[in-house]
Amino acid sequence: MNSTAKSCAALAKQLTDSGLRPTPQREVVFKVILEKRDHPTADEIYVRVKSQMPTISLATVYNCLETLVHCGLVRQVNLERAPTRYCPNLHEHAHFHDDTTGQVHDIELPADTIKELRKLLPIGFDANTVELAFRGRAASDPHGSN
Amino acid sequence: MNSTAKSCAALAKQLTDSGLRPTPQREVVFKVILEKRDHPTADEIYVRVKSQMPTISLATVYNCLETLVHCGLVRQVNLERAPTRYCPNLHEHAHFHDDTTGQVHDIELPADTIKELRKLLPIGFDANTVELAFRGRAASDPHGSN
DNA sequence: TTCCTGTTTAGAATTATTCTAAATCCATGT
DNA sequence: ACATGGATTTAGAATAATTCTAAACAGGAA
Ligand SMILES: [Mn+2]
Ligand SMILES: [Mn+2]
Ligand SMILES: [Zn+2]
Ligand SMILES: [Zn+2]
Repeated sequence: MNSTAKSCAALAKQLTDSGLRPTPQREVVFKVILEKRDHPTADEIYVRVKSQMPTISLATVYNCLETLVHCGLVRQVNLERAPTRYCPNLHEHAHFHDDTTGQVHDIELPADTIKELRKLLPIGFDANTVELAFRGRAASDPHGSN
Repeated sequence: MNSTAKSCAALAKQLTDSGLRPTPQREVVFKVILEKRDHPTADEIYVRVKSQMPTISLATVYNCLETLVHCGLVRQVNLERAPTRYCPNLHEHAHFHDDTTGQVHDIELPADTIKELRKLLPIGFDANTVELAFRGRAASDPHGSN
């Protein structure tokens, strides 16, 4: 009944609802993303997945990631021109990219932050996505937020 | 005494102050970025620059852009995984990426917006960059903001 | 002029990602 | 059970933005 178990169960339903199959590859990729929420890259996910499913290919990891993103189960995080990272946190949140360590931290936002930011748009602009990213240095262990 | 003339004059000073030379290539790349503030990519800049300086190379355009960014004369704008764009607007501002047209619009922000966003960071986080980007659709001519 | 260093240039290299086409899987209909 | 067809996986090739390399070039100082 931890977040991983619950969300893994949700995976099959979500995929089936989208007319897609809950394949072992999709399940293991999703599980790996839930297990260590450190915003891994496709390559990092590939390495982690291979330890459980040594025959999986990198192309399949990319395919699975695209599927999970399209189903809304995983968020895609692009910072600068670095390799794309993947995030299972579906709450509205920002990202903090630590220059020094390269780590990416989730920054939880007050409930109305994104709504307020949308209001800054001039009339005629309609945003379906708002992305907020910080870059700088984080204290060595900023009270456990990865 | 328009913004282009003023900033072009500033270029030589800014470069010299950084111990760099105000070369013709750097000047024409900067001029092109000021002339049409539509957040062009390196390739688009290359094409525009070649019409004035046909012998310039793409590598030089990249080199000049890196120099201009490092001197703080131009902002680098990364949206999704699209090619990097370049922006001469040095005010604090956000970007709106129009899915339909591919255009990028500047969104001017109230004076304290970025400061307020910084306050959302937990203690221990110190951001030297805050990036805010919207994606969606803009009205065909949102009162002239490119 | 000669020297020194920064700059430009063409082309090769890198690398994240996407594409291609062939195998494999699997739900469904017979 | 078996056959069929579409979805999925896979290896490897291809793509494309950017960076790197190494050789020419430029221009100020000695
Ligand atoms: Mn997509
Ligand atoms: Mn840089
Ligand atoms: Zn996240
Ligand atoms: Zn801008």
